[in-house]
Amino acid sequence: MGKTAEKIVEPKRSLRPRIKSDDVESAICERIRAAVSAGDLPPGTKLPEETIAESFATKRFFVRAAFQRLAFENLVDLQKNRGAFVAWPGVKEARDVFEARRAIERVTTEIVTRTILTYQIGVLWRQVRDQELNWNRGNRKLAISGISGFHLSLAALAHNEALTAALEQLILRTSLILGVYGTPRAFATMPEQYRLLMELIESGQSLLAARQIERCLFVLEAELDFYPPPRRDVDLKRIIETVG
Amino acid sequence: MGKTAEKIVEPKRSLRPRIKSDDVESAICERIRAAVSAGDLPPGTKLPEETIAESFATKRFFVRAAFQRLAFENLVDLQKNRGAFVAWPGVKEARDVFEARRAIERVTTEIVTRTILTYQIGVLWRQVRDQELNWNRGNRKLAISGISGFHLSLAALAHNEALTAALEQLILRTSLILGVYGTPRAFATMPEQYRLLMELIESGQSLLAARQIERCLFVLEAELDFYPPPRRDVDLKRIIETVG
DNA sequence: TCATCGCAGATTGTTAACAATCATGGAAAT
DNA sequence: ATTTCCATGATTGTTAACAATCTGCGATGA
Repeated sequence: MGKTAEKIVEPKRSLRPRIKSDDVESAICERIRAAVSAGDLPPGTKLPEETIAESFATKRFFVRAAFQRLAFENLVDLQKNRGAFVAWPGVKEARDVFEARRAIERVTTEIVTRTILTYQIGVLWRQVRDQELNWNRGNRKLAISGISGFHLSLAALAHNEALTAALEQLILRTSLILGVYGTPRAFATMPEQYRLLMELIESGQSLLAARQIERCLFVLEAELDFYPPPRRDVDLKRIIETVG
Repeated sequence: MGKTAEKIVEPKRSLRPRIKSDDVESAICERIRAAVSAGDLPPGTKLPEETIAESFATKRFFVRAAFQRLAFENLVDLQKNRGAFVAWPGVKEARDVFEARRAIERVTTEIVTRTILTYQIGVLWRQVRDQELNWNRGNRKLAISGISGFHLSLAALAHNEALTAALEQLILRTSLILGVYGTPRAFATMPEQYRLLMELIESGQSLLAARQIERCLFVLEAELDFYPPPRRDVDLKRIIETVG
């Protein structure tokens, strides 16, 4: 039984990351995630392997690996023999994502409200106010991706990697959903909602804060328009190669 | 701008799966997931590409793709130039996973309790009783993976793909956690807990049912032993090639 | 005896060539 | 004018060979 018995190795976990990082593959993923988050990559956009490979001065091999990761995250639609496309979430998927976000953020917000430190409250407040400014100045894409950043920062304070990782994916999918079904008016009453949320967190009312972040998500979902107009083409190369 | 402008394609979503399926890659993933769920693949086991490739009569190419998926699900630890290993969850990760499961299953259970149909209650009851039988007959591995199946069946009735997918991964990670830190006594009082859960679901008490499934998870987590003895070697080929 | 070094052998990482499939555009027919 | 069909180019899927790295073992020396 020489070849078939596999040894247990000692867990050198602390030294190496679970997935190899600091490589081109991750860079591609990050770039595409950023573009999705910013609303620059509309759902349905085709992502040709060769184009992306040239943009990163690398080979198709690594682009394919990146696409697979993004497909796991439901950001990219891999179609056999046809290639990779930015995912186009359906109505049911949109509702599922919002419901899942409420389930997770409710919990993280409750935890965070009970454990947050004073200086961290300041950081969150600044994020909220910055996005309000961005919005009022007409910089709407920036404001939207900024709010995603706020949700992520908030959740990260719960110090639970499983919840944070799941939420990160859901937030990116939300960006796609907003790209398809979002309306300008969806954000009209949001600043008020977020300020209220921050006040509840600041005063330590964890249950009310949990309810309030649910409310934020409810309000956003309620303003979606499920009969959106068709969308225009996109200059993929410019988007991918533009340094943020 | 002939080459750089990418077209938006119409969403043929309903026809094709988001990731190509019915292929060797998925088969490999399923097989390894099943082995992990059954507790047959202890954390730390090395998974050589060539060995798996031979078992499935395929090439390394597809095995690597499968490993990437499993790494994404935190079931496999990909180490550069060293290969793939069954993931070895740490203590913090274990606690995070349980907390995340409570957050998700609390919600799904509440939804299910309000929407479940009569015949579906029967199916769940049978699952609970079957695992109780398995346990009492000494078929413990089967009982444990059966309970995982129960949690999954229950959550699936909430009809939320985002939550179900996230939970599926968390449940598999729980199998790994039990493999490392699990103790025999962890399941002593479980049958009683699950019967109580089913009674609450049956009587439509959604809030209490939600609390009860949290309790199930609390009880399980509380009985973990974070100073486990070292574990023995494993015959990988036998496990992978054995038809369940 | 023990530790260190270095050399195969084994395993994984990467590449480029080839095969398979699809998309585009034009010719022919109705 | 419209539709159908086919050829051709473009894109993706797969393979096998090669390069890089690690692991284990034995030789060497203290």
